[in-house]
Amino acid sequence: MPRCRRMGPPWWEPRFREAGFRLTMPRQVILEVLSNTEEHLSAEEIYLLIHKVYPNIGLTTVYRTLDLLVDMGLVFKFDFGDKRARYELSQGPASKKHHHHLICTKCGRIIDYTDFIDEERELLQRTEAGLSEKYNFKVTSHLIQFYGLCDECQE
Amino acid sequence: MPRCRRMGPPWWEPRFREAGFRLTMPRQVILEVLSNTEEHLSAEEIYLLIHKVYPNIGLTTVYRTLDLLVDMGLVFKFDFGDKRARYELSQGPASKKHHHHLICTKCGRIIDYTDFIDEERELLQRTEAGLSEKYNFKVTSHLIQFYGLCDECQE
DNA sequence: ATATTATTGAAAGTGATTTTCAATAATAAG
DNA sequence: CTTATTATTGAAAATCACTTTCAATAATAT
Repeated sequence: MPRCRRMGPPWWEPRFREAGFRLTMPRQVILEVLSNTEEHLSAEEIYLLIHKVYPNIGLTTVYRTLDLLVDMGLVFKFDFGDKRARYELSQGPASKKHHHHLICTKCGRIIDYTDFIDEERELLQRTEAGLSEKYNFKVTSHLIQFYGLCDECQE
Repeated sequence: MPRCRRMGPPWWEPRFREAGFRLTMPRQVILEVLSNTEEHLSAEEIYLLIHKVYPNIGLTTVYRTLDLLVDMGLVFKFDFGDKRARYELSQGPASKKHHHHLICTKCGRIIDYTDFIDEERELLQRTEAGLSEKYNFKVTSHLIQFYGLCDECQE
């Protein structure tokens, strides 16, 4: 059964209006790509995907747009240790919940997991509060990643 | 009062012997530098530090040595978001305990903290066990970092 | 001593990301 | 609606941390 796609304006539209940025075609296309993938795409991968349909959108624009989206908080930028940055929409269709990543150090596979997130969140909140008090450090975000061997890479 | 320095062979010596690598002067010098700093040095910073005393040790060797030390588990490699990798001895003088990092996104300052590590460790162990079971993923290491504004950067 | 293997450093190469800059598109002003 | 102003774009060139190459040197094994 095909997923129900809402027809209204996408959720990022007001964010652009508020911020005073122009929601141009390259920006929309890149947001749509991120919106429709389960993968952790790199700038070049995004470029190649859209290049088939929009051959006039340059790689430079992809990089610049991703930077902007990260600055706006619409996109998260990750480093999984393979030299290239990878990007994920920060919110989106219900399916995407807050998650962290398991990174296979052998094959590079990335597994999103949402399990244990609640306990994690609770600990993080306590930790952030404590750190804030002790170091007067205002935590705005955190990064948690596990490295190891995935199913298939264990011998 | 000057810190008491043990005179015996440094702790990494047996690790080299066991592994069958040669403990050459560049390697010793780099380990000593890492051993005597509280900072999170980059390869180039290490190179510049030792270059004053050992001008014949090249940057390439610094990179290669750091890679080796990371592989041997003697050194941790971090990415704090400023393009260059940064390195820390994985063990050392008692003062250095297992810690994580607070990263100021404005000035780049790195704060080591050891507080809350115990609760953290406990949660991590449970999480790792759970992930291992659910995804059959063998966790070998983890990364936790908090981003935000340090004391001085909060206006 | 001599052979074998590991380590080194200078120079050249790599590759993801940035910068430059002139052209174009979008909004604002008149 | 024009025209002025400003934002956005893309191609090409530049950057820069890091790697690779390769011949020379140093360390261990024979």
